[in-house]
Amino acid sequence: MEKTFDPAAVEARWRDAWERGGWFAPSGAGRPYSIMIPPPNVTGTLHMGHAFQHTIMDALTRYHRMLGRDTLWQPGTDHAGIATQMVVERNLRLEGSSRLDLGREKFVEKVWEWKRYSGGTIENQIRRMGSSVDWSRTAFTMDPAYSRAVIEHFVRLHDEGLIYRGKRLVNWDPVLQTAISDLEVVSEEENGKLWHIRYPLAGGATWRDEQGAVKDHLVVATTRPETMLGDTAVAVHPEDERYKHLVGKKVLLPLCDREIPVIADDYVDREFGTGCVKITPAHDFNDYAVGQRHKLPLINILTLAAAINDAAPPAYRGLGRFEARKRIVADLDAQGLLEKIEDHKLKVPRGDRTGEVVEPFLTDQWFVDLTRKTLPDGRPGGWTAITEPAIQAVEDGRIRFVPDSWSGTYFHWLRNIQDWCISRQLWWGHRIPAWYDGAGNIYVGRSEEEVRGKYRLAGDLPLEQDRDVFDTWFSSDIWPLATLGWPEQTPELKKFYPTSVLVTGFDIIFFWVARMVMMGVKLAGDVPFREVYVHGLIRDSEGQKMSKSKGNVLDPLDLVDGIALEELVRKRTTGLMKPETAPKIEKATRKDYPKGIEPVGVDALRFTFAALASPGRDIRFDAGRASGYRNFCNKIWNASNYVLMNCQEQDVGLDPAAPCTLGEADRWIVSRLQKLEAEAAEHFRTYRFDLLAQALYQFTWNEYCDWYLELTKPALRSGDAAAQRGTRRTLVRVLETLLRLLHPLVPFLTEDLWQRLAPLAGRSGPTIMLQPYPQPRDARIDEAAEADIEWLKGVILGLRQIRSGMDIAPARELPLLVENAGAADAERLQRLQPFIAALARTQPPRLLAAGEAAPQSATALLGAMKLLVPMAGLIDKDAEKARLGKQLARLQGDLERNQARLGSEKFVAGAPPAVIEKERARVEQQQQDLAALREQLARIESL
RNA sequence: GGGUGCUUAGCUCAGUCGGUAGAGCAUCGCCCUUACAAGGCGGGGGUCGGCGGUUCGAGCCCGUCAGCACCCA
Repeated sequence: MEKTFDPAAVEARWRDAWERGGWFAPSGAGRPYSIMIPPPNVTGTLHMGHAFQHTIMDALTRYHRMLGRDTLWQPGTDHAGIATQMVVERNLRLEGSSRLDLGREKFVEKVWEWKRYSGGTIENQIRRMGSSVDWSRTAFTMDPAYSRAVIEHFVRLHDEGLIYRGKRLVNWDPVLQTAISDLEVVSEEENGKLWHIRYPLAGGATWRDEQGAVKDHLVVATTRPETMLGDTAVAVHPEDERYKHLVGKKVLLPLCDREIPVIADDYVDREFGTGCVKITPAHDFNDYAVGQRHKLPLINILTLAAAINDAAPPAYRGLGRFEARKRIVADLDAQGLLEKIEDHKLKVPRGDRTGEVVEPFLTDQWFVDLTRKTLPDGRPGGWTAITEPAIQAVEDGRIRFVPDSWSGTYFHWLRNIQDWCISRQLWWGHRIPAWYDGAGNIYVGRSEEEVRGKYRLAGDLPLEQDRDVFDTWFSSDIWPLATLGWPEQTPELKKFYPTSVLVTGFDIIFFWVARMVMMGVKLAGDVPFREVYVHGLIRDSEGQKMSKSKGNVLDPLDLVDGIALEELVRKRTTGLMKPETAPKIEKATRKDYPKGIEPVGVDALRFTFAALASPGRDIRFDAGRASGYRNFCNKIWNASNYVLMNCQEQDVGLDPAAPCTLGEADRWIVSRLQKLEAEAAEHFRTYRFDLLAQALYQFTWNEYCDWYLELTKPALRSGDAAAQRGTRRTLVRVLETLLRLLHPLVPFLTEDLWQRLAPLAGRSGPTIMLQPYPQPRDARIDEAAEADIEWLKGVILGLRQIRSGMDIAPARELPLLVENAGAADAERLQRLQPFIAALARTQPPRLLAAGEAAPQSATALLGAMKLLVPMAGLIDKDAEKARLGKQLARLQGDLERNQARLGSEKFVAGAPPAVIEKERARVEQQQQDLAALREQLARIESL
């Protein structure tokens, strides 16, 4: 066996073998267990979030597969409409071409080309991480079968009246020139201005303000002066005494020469600005609502690219919106209509893809109704048919969020939901199955042919299909259904739907989780998953979100394989949206990773993710943690090496007829193992991967390696044949079991070692993947053995402390005297003597008789028993004094605190008897120890 | 403005039922001891964000303030 664990070699041995074995696919036997991968962008690459999420899904999948469940982890990718189209458009720009140059058909062909070129990247990365997805079922949201399901989805909802087309204000990204949903808009506070503009009263009318001054105008305050070209009213609050008398009058809209009414509406905030608000129904969501209430006309003054259109006065036509703003403010100023300009902070809505200011824009779009209780024709509306059932699914526990607190977020969003704009003015995506005739009538169906039949249209009536495509989320919302074959009632759909658990980030609870619930319940009549495990975001070591533009991204495979500093710098600084940030990123990278990144391997990285996966918490990724777990993997490797060295070609107790005795250490480790197995099951059940990792780590390193392996050394050297056989058998079987316990988190290493070890444990099979996950057996719990070893550890620890405190060389054998040993101590000293001798390097202990004077010694206490190491020639008096003094001081403090507590009447009166008793016993022990230490100190000082 | 979460060792984080605070990393000392120096053995390090309350007893429960993060408007 190689001296150290070499992850790359081990991974290479198993990656393909597993897949070739067909072991990732459902076995066809057992209760179904299924997980849907949240489909990554087909043209994307694996990032830390994916690697983390996939680690959790794979652990769950491997665990349930080992439990004998019929396990499916369904893989696939998403076509990611806007994101992908943007990438391809950027590539075209670099070639000096554009989407419009190519035309739709050629452009879409280009996108498919790009998909074919880069589409395999992420899947191969997923393979490298050891993810046991069923590749034979891999799906893509633009597959023909999937596309049919998307169309079916739309047509069914449409035919039930739950989808409508309407001219509505939507969020418009003027760069992409498409509508986007409210979820795709991010509003951040920015510095802006508040312009105060005079709107003269029509016909030269005047009024007196509160101070009695005569005025011939109103002053409106606005953050977007350019939209005044589309104003159709000025609004004041109905109870605003300042303006009440002006309601119903008219003002003359500057620059436009148009009279618009003064209206009263309690939407107006009297405190804001002047209390007069310009109303632009076609360019503001609130104004739109006011406009509807007052039946105001809508005047759209912008083009698709957010330039001023021909509805505006000629002076401004064709100007971009920001240019128009400058011009309008200047013109108002020139006319003396600009009263003042204030600095003002405001929330600016920007498209999450382009970062451009989004325009509320009046266009024809398709919507899913999620808000109406009843349709005009009496059928159930979207609220009743879609939204409410999705709320109920979580309320009544058919779906459980882990951690549960996320259900609050879910409820809040659904209860305040708006209709969902699902059409996008893109070319990459599922084209909307709606056809128009020359008169503008709309026909919806699965195909043009079906439409002609369904609506009894003449065969020669010219029809044109809608040019728009669906929002990507309107296809991924049926991911659990469509991947399993819906709308066909396939055997897979029957078996694996509802899926067992969805593993996802909180950032897409709205985008995806809620929508899958809505559509699953609506279309399949049942929830898409039973549980939703919501994990945190992976951040960098400073707690910053990882992003390409910040230059702090880590490629999980760079942690796996390692990367030189120069290569890392190059990766982080190429292809930046803002190349000018490169020097800063380079500097930070050189500071954070002066030596590049050391390879840790897949197993260690996975274990790190698991260990950091505390519920409801973001993860600051700490590379130090990962290398710590690489060491852990190496520890397992070396422990296995020890076991193999001692057991290969030896009698490991496979023959049931051969006599086989288990010593204290064997029974102890087996007992501890049962408790670990019980813990592991509990942690899987509650999704506590952090506690699972901790428990496995602690057992492996601090119990199995640090103690058990050491304890087997004397047993293998000196025991009789039956005892040696028992020890070897325990060594092998505990390790073999441990490998199975670890396998869901650490798949490669455990497979590689298991292959070598399994025969010695009497197990066989092609892979550890299909071996049973270890289950605890109460009959193997042995409290007596555990107590023995606890006592033994106490003895050894005390002796080691003396050795270390006295600076005695490890190899030097210590004489050992024992004072005040009780019967139980004496018996254990006798029985466990070989262990003490081996681990503490002591000569056989001699028990002092009662009253026998002890020589000057260094001391360790264990209960009433005193371990004495005679000082002659070994021990420095001052060092032992200092050591005892330190112990004494600490004990003294503890004792005083505890005595004070026992002395308190309140405590004695109020605390339960058991607690008081425990406290009394503790104080007693401490008093005893204190007395012993004092006596010992005095003895040494008297020298 | 409303909501959620967080604040524990130098760093990253656990802490179940309220009963003397733990891990990894880092750090200090000794050691190449026959599985492992990616290691072994031993040690040091904490006002559990502040204040108040409930309780015999609070890291944990309640209130309040502060700071940080995120979500919604």
